[in-house]
Amino acid sequence: MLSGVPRRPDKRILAAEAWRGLFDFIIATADHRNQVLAQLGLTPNDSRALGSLERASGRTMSALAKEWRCDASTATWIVDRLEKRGLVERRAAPTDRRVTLVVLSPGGLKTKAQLTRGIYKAPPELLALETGELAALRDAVAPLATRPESVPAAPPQARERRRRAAD
Amino acid sequence: MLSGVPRRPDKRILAAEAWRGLFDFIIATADHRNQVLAQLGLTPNDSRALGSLERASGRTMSALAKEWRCDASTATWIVDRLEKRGLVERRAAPTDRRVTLVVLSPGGLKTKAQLTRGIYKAPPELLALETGELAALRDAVAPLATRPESVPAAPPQARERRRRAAD
DNA sequence: CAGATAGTTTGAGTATGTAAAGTATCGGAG
DNA sequence: CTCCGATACTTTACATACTCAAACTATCTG
Repeated sequence: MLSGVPRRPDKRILAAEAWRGLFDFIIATADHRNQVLAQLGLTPNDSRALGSLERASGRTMSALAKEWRCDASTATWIVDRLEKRGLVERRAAPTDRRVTLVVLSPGGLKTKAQLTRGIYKAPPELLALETGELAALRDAVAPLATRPESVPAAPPQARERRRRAAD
Repeated sequence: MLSGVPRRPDKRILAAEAWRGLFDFIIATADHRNQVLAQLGLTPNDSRALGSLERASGRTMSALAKEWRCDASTATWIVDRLEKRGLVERRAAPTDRRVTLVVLSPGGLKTKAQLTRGIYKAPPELLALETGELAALRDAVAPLATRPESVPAAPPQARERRRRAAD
């Protein structure tokens, strides 16, 4: 009596249902995230970049390009932009004079902190929940934990050269 | 002994913790969402637009511009693009010849269905959870439910004219 | 007819991306 | 030590996706 029915199908359905709810919430709160960026005058790209950088230890251009999965020249462009705004500094690497190390400037550190603070501030949709619901949500979300690094606020845009989707 | 400590602070902390987990998950799964778009050759904008349109009933340009919170000329541009790709059609409104009604083309309907299917498919991160965890997550997410409408996959980019964030 | 309305066109700017060529530097072979 | 190919980064040229503002066209309504 107790079984014979495999669990697999249930799991997929559960995942789909959970995802559906999460996805809708992601969409619903997108404005909140964008506002934080807009208030700081940052683009999604800037945000991602700040997340990869620190004040103390520098990262090489090539490391950044790899992390951002973009061309080296694009990384140059991104860092140029941040540098012009005074958020980052380029430094010569002591060991290899070809290498450029990028670090946050004092202002960049401050901006990154503001970004982190703003982004991790719960959106109003969440505050509308009951305390008990919030606790349940927090616990349910915990096992999803992944890389604790970085503060990127939006991923690189979905790009792909022209493709007919409409047949 | 039992109290004096108000509940409010707890709630805010709970919300922050829950949000932190959700936010990290949103970032972690961004690739999944972008891939769906890339496979269909759609931009985030396209996706949002398809979500607002149907095959049967048309929507006016102005209604779309309002929903997308963009300029009327921008709406024209967006619809132009979709029309060139054969995903939507413009129709004359019967009552007012100034008005244009936009509907999905048959191909657009198909693409929208593919988009919906792809986007509501749970990302691998979720499938890694235990069945019990998934059930808890689904239930915890349920009270967040908002507007059941639309399939937008990514919100308009955070834009704002130059602002110094670094002082 | 005189506005008001719905949409489009035009012009301009930002953000983002690739590709290819150029520059400086390094590390090893002779 | 010198020359040579690899490396790290930048520059230049170009393309796409968005976006707004202002001017323009067609149409409606009083």
